[in-house]
Amino acid sequence: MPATKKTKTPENVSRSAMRRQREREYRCQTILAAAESLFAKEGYHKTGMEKIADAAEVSVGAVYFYFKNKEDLLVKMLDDIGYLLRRHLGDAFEKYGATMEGFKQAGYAFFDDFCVDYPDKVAIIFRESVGQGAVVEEKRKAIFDKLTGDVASALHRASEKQGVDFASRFAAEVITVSILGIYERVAYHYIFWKENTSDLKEIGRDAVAFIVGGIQNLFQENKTF
Amino acid sequence: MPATKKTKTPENVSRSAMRRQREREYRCQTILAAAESLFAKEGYHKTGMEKIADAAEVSVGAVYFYFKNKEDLLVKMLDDIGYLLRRHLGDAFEKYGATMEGFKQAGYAFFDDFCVDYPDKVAIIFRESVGQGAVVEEKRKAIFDKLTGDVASALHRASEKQGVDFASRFAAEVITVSILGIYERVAYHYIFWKENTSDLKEIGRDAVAFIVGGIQNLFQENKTF
Amino acid sequence: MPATKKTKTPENVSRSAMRRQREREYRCQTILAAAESLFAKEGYHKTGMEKIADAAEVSVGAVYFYFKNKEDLLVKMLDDIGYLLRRHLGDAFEKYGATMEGFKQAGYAFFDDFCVDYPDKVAIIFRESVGQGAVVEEKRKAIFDKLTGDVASALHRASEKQGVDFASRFAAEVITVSILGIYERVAYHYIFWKENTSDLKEIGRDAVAFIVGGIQNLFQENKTF
Amino acid sequence: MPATKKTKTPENVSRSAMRRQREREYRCQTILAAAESLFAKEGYHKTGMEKIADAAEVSVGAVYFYFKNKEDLLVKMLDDIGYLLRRHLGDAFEKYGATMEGFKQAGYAFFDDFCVDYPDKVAIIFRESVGQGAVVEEKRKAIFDKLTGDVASALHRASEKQGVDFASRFAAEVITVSILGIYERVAYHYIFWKENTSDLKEIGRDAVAFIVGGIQNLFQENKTF
DNA sequence: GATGAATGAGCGTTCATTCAT
DNA sequence: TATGAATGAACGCTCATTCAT
Repeated sequence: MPATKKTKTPENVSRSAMRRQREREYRCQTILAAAESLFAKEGYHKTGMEKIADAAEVSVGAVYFYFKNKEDLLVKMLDDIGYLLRRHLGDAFEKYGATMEGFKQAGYAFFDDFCVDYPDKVAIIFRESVGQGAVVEEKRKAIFDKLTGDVASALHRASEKQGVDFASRFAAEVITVSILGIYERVAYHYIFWKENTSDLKEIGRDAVAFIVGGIQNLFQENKTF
Repeated sequence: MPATKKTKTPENVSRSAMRRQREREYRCQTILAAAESLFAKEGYHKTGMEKIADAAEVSVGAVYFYFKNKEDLLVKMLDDIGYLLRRHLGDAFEKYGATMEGFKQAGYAFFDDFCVDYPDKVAIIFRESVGQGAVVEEKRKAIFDKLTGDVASALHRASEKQGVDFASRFAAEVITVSILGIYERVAYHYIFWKENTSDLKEIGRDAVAFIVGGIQNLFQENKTF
Repeated sequence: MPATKKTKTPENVSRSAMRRQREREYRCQTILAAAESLFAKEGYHKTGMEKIADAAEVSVGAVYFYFKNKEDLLVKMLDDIGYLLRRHLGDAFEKYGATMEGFKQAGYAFFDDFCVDYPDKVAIIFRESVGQGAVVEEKRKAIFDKLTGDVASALHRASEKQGVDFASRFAAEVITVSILGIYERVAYHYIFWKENTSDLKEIGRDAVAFIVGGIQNLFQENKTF
Repeated sequence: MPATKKTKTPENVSRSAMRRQREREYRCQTILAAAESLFAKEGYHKTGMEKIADAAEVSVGAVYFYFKNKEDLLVKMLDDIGYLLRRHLGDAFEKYGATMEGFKQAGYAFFDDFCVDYPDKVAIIFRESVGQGAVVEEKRKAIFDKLTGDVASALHRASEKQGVDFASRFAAEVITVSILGIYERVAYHYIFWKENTSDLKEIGRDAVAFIVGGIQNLFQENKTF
């Protein structure tokens, strides 16, 4: 039984389809990586689409084949970054539970791992994506909402475990927002302004200590006890 | 004795010069105010120079007479904002000294007064001036440096007064940076994302409590005692 | 009473204002003329804005200062052409009244004067502006509506004068539309396809004779008599 | 006797070849129909090749296999339309001879049948193919030439039959061009601008009456008789 | 000082066309 | 034959900046 040229066994179909899919995603990631690096280094506005295409070694048209427009590039980038960031923090809470140790480990994961491994991503989320119009802002808000949601959830579980209440109705939310504010500005300050990445581990320890103190100060003895 | 065209008595000179000066500064402020409002509302990039000129009721050329370029407009704006912000925080410390109460009052001044009175300025410094090229970033850095300097100074005086040391060599700086990070993100979160300015006072109380807890956690008994 | 530099007499104001206005309109017309010629010669789509600017000896920005966009250029052009065409036809009716002679003279005015003097305008209205999107089509429709309105008005007056009725409820409108259809295709045929402008006068005579016969065939004895 | 892969009996060849041919033409027509509909609805320039491929349920490449380029699509479309239109008019003359009745019936065939059955084709030939470059214009000219040729031929035969001459050397041609001009603009006016297809039959009667009057006015008693 | 028309480099985006598979 | 991802030239348009008046 000779195999003709036209015969398409399921294996062939899935093979080529899979290869297509793989190449497709690879291209996407290549373009996204090129754009991320350029946005971080040169700035979102000063980076032209042609430069991105060149850096990714594709044509301008290819970039537009995979991404609706320049803004979409940034949004998709934020998607990835948001996911990565969430996983970093989430992993810490999973390993150490919703305890004060979990909060510490989450902070270490951010400063020791995320900031050190992905300074470009830090630049994108804390610098280049700021003030870039409604769509990007929406995505930024969504990412921060998810992050604050995660932290708030851990916070509530921690408070239950410790048998404490929050000092006020906004306390839990303010804590989560404050934590993210500290992450953001401390990272920004030392990575972009002081360019002192080598001490980031030590600095992270202090920031985390600050956070822990902050949290505890908004916990209060459970009155119902 | 008829006054010739060329005759300029000292009185005349100073009079007209002063008037000139006054008008000059008034124009500057008018343009700056128009630009601030537009940048905050429409975004830095989406606001054209013509729109600014229109809003300030001057010509485009006039804007360029008073400001080198669009970037300069933003830089001068940041100058004013930085000065105002410093005064708000500085006043609190002056009134209440470099004590924990001073830190609290500084926070209240920020949330209760600055954020409520100048939401546009908050938008400029925390949103529109972010990621806008080297010159603006330099100015932003300078402002944050001055603010961290002020807070750090108060922090050191407070630590001396209380007879405590900082937990580590970076502790003082990390505290100041963290405080500003909290200010920034909490303000941003509630003003721009939740659009909840009415509860900002209550929220500010929680944020300040978080800060106080954070500071105290990085103070430690003075070993030299 | 020496006139100071700043003194602005009404004459001064009106002088400079008038000069501005004149220059403004002159520029407008220059650009419009350049665009008309290029659109007619090279085609609307094959003519880039830069080429238009070059031909008008202004910058691209200047074109956009006077016209919203490329489409607007075409629309304004049609405005002028529509006005000119109406005046040509209208003048004939004014001179010769709403008689059959008026219809003849209107036809002669179109073929002998308009087509010969403004072949580019013929190209614009009958070729380049066709099938160019909703806005342009709207303008085309408006022009044709006005022209048909003029002709229909003359037609009704002529029918009253002659004491005749129209053969049917659509007759008057169909006549006007048919007349314009003849103008259009005859002009197009001989100017662009046969490139025979020299015989246009003679051709126009025949077209007008055709029109006269057509009109009379849709007039019928007034039954109310 | 097993059939080898290579063996091609004449029957096989013709069978498969015919099937191929049929499928080929079917595909062509499908693509052409999709393009026609889209060009008519969205406009020639606003319709991308991908949209046409999608609508025809083939790939972009397939469109380019059957048609040289986008322009070719329009040209082939005009071929079909021209043929169809010629047949409509030609049938009327065949049935009723080169008499005045033939001219009437040709007009009715156009307004009652062609315009009502193929409004998209009317849009293509009178709107979308106008001003689209040299090649398309050439084809348009060819179609109109054939149509005017047909009508002129009938006209000459009719004049001979009636024993009349034409009023001038251009008269016959001007009549044919005028007739087509009336067809075009009346159809355009009522289909696209008034969107009044329901009264088209009645309108067609008037237009035809106009044409008849026009023709007769350019006929004159044969002097040689 | 003040004006605002003019500049033109540069941008993001489109889309007809090609070609490796 | 058929596919559809990839190409890249070309386009319309913006807007910060300048300068003659």
